[in-house]
Amino acid sequence: MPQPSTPRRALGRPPRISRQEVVEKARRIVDEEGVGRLTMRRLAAEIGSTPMALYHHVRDKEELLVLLLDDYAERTLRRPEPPAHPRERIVTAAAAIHEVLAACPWIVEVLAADDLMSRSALWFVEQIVDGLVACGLSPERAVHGYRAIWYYTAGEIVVRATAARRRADESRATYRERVFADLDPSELPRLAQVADRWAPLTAEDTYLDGLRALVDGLIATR
Amino acid sequence: MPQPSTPRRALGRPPRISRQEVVEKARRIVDEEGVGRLTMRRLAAEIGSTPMALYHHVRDKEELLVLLLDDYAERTLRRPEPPAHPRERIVTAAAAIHEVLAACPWIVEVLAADDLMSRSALWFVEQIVDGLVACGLSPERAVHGYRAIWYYTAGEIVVRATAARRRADESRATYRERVFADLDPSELPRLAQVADRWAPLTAEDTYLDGLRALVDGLIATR
DNA sequence: ACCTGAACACCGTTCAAGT
DNA sequence: ACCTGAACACCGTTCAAGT
Repeated sequence: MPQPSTPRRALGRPPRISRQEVVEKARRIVDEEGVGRLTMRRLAAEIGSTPMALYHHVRDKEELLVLLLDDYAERTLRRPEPPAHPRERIVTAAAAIHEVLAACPWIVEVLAADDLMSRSALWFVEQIVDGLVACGLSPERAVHGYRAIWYYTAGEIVVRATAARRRADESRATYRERVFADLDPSELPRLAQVADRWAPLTAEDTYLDGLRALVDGLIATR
Repeated sequence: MPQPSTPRRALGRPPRISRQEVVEKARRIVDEEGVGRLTMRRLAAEIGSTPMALYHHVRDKEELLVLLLDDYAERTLRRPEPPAHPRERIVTAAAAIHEVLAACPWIVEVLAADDLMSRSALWFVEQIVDGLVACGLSPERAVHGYRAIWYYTAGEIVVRATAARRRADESRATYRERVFADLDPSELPRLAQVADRWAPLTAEDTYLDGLRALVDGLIATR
């Protein structure tokens, strides 16, 4: 997936389309019409070529999506001035990744990515791992701590994005309401107590609160 | 999605297949061949009917998947004896949900579910919210705390399931390795330091550690 | 009310051939 | 080396008709 360091143009027919053009056009389709509209056939048509020509520049659709995420991260991730306090460095780096990812919901399809191993995201991972070490964790526990933060962040985005997609479909949104409507207060008293506030409460953006709690818990000496 | 409380059989042609049969056969296909093999056409063939007959019992494929998750949760979630200490009650309930979901990776396609609002999961949500209240949080903050735990849990499962899927494809697993191989130690010292231990470190199951850290952070009076 | 058949409007990818 | 055309083996869903 990383561009080969030597472009080494081999002999033979000169290429008419480039990997870069493929990614760029794919990005335009995704931005303008959503990731659901990105098909190899559609992309080929946009480029003015055939579906099979694409397979000379990306190995398959999954690689195309990963390239798209790399490209997006590279263009939008901006490194913040790292705060002096390591705890804040961790929070700031995680929040920066979260902000960028949350702004592009199509990401969910790719997020699957083991650890968001985009080159451009590595600096943020470094900030988090280093911040945890500076807080007294061993390098091993710091890596585990980074993973926990990544789980929390990826989960927030996946859950939120899907909830938003569901909400768009009016007829489906009522399921939760029905379940909450006939809750048995003697069996589930707490849920009954908050039942009518559930929707607004879960609509609030509490990513940062949860992140701070998690980071606090991770660095607390136990 | 909940069965109507009155079955009220209307007049007309008697049904040859039931919603329950549809879900059961779908479950068998998923268990034996994976969620990727579950198609409306395949399912209809298994039942000995036509694809369109299914649409009389489920509104579309997405509803079928949600029904499948409900069914799975109902059959496998077993309520643990709640520990006396509220902190442990939270951890135990979350771990129980996590254990069940982690054991069925196909869930990822559905996990999207806003809050896992399966009826059978509500008891676990109650345990978590109630435990947080018992630890001194307001009901509102307790709901937010539950959400954070759910983000963390869902994220862990999604990330792990996708990583496993990728690992199955040998040729793709090398990307991370390549990125780590030519890491610049002066720019990313911490990552360079743990680079060769990254794979085993991230393969470890640290769900419980992260969960405990998150819960600690959530209930810490600040 | 429930089910069927045929069709619509698509997919990603392989294969064999052309330049 | 790069691109094309045709085909393979599928999808989910709608529509009109049958019982």
